[in-house]
Amino acid sequence: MATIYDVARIAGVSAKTVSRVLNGDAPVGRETRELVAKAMAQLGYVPSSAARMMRSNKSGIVGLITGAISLPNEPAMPSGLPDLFIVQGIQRAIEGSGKTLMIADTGGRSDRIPHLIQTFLQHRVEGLIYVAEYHQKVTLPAIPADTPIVLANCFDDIGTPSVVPDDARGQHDLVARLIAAGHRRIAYLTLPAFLVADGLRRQGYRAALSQAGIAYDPVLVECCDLGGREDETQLLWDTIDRMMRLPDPPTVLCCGNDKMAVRVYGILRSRGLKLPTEISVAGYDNYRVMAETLFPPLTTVDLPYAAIGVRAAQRLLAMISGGDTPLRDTDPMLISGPVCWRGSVMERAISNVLSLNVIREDTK
Amino acid sequence: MATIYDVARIAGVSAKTVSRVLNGDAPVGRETRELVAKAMAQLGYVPSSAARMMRSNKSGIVGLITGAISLPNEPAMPSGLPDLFIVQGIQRAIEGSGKTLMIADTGGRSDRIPHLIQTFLQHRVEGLIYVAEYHQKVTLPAIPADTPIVLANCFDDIGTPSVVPDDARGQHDLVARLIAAGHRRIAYLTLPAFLVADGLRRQGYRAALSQAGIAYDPVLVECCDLGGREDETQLLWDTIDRMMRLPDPPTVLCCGNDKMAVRVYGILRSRGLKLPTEISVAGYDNYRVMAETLFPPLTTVDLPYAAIGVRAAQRLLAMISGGDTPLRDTDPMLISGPVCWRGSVMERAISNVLSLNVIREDTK
DNA sequence: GCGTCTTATGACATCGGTGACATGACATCG
DNA sequence: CGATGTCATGTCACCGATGTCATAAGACGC
Repeated sequence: MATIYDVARIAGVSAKTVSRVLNGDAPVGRETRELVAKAMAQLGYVPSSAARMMRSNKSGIVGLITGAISLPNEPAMPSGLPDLFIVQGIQRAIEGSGKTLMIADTGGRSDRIPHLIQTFLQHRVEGLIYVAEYHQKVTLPAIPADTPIVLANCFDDIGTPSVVPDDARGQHDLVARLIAAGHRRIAYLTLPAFLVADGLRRQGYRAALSQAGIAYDPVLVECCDLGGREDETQLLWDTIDRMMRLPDPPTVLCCGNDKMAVRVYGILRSRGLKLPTEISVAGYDNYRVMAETLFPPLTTVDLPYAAIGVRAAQRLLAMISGGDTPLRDTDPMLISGPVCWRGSVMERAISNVLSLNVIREDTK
Repeated sequence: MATIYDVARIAGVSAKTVSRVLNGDAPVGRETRELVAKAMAQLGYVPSSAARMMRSNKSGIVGLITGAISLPNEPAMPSGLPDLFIVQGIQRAIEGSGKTLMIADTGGRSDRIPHLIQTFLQHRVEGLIYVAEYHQKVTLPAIPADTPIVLANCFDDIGTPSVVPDDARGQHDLVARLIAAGHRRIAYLTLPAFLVADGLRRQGYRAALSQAGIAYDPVLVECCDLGGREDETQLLWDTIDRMMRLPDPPTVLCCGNDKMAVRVYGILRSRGLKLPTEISVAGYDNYRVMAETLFPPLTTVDLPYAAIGVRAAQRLLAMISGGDTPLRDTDPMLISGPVCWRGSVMERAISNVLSLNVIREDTK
């Protein structure tokens, strides 16, 4: 591979002059510049970032660690592969900053994380982002204090800056919107209880009910997610069966995620129930391939993954450039998304829905 | 950030000795080694890959260019986001080789590709892989001849080594299996005609029919994919309506992909048809979140994306190490996957299905 | 006891750029 | 006209590792 010295020789100038042409940091005569440019083109010269980095000590690289890429074929934990959208958001935000995003995948094994961090440090990344597969608490190995790091879709207990979804608000807004549509018996088929999101969503569910003066009825809340195990459909079937036989059955089923909603569609139809006239269904995630493909399209809550990524990246960039931003911060940054109202929920009452302003656009 | 010189000073040895401890390429006294190790730990020393690369001229980096990460939120071209699985496969294969995979995303804009390649060359990657979003022909900018490159899920017309799915064989095997199950009137709701995959799949469809002595009936083949546009469901509805009114209606609907199959499920059920007893449905892709979640689970063809990735990476690694492998090759490497037989297709005939050996395991 | 070999270590140049500084040729100004 | 400034370019050291060669201390063989 050609070097500046090769270029300099061909162009008949000094290496430093070639460097100046490359960086434009000092005036170079028009004629000389053209000579150099021609020599570079002729040799197919590409500068070595390694050599450049040695002097400047600036790599221009931001490291991203994720399981997003390898997760999908795993036994499928909670949601699906939505953390990928976070990576997209980060990608977009970093792209505009002139830095290069280097993505490393854990391959599903979190024990590889220290090794990945080590590799990034060897490349002298200017900052790190860790993206978790679902909203959770994590514990990462220690990072040198001069390398900023941001957690996306997760948090730790030592105050590392983080950006997470506002699960409580999302579920709250959905239930509030269902109430506005005239629903009073709102069933909630929850996620597994060990998930951080589940606790927060239940809070939101109850808050929305109590704000509307509706009593919380535990018989309408049940965990139906076994993490994709075989008998999950059976459990769903039994639960729905039980609820529909109640003297005062639910008029809408809120599902812990859109995937569960797909199953519920199949079950309800096998029971001969018409959607949405006889029973309404809502999801969570706005997993669009599903939500928009289903018939009728699914009402759900947008989980603003892309926005989480963008915010996390912006936060990191701020930490990199302005050393003034504190590296440790108090609370995680909460990001919420709008309720996506589609055909799977029946409007049972004519009410001034718009005045509720539930469908926010603030996550743009 | 500490350097070997800092470590050397603390340990009271020369820099070269520290280097020897790091690389283990020459004998170092036990006592000295421990002193050095302690100094490194104390300083939190991390070697600089830039400096190392300067001498050795070996980066240990493999570059991957893809739109996989940014595509999903685009207007959703053909399939879904399956190219991600290719990236997974590559990840797995590279991981074991001791090299580091650096992933760059096009952000959905192919005009950024030259810039990404340039960045990779600056980092002196040892090889490049380009992953396309769907089976297609591509034209990449020229790469220096000494940097090997492999195309995954795509090909070009200058003989760059490539690995692509065997669409003809996949569709053939599915149809052959349907025939073995007793189906004779097999409808095919195709992908858009401009896709490479569509042409190949039609070949496979017709080949399987003719091998079974079944006449090709054009009335059973229709394109129903508008690339996710609004009226797609309507088009599907009309097409299915027309086919079901035929004097000799189809007993099974083959869909161009699993996503279309989800729509078809909804439509058939809205028409009051029971799956799979009154009508069978098959997909393509084995997009498992859908295929396994649907009720009943969807029979489909596994599109072996992960295998494509693994093969592409293996091929690249061979090119990197053994310079003997030719950089230009004759034909793309074809990868095929098994038919995934699930509950959405009814067995209409008792036949010795297993003897057909349609369900291959050759993609591991 | 002396030459030879192995072990353990250091001095120094080198990789490909860039920062600091120097130099020569003009242009401008008082 | 000499002092000063700007432009265009070159010289040289340096960033942090590692390859080459040198050197000193023991171990071994005869």
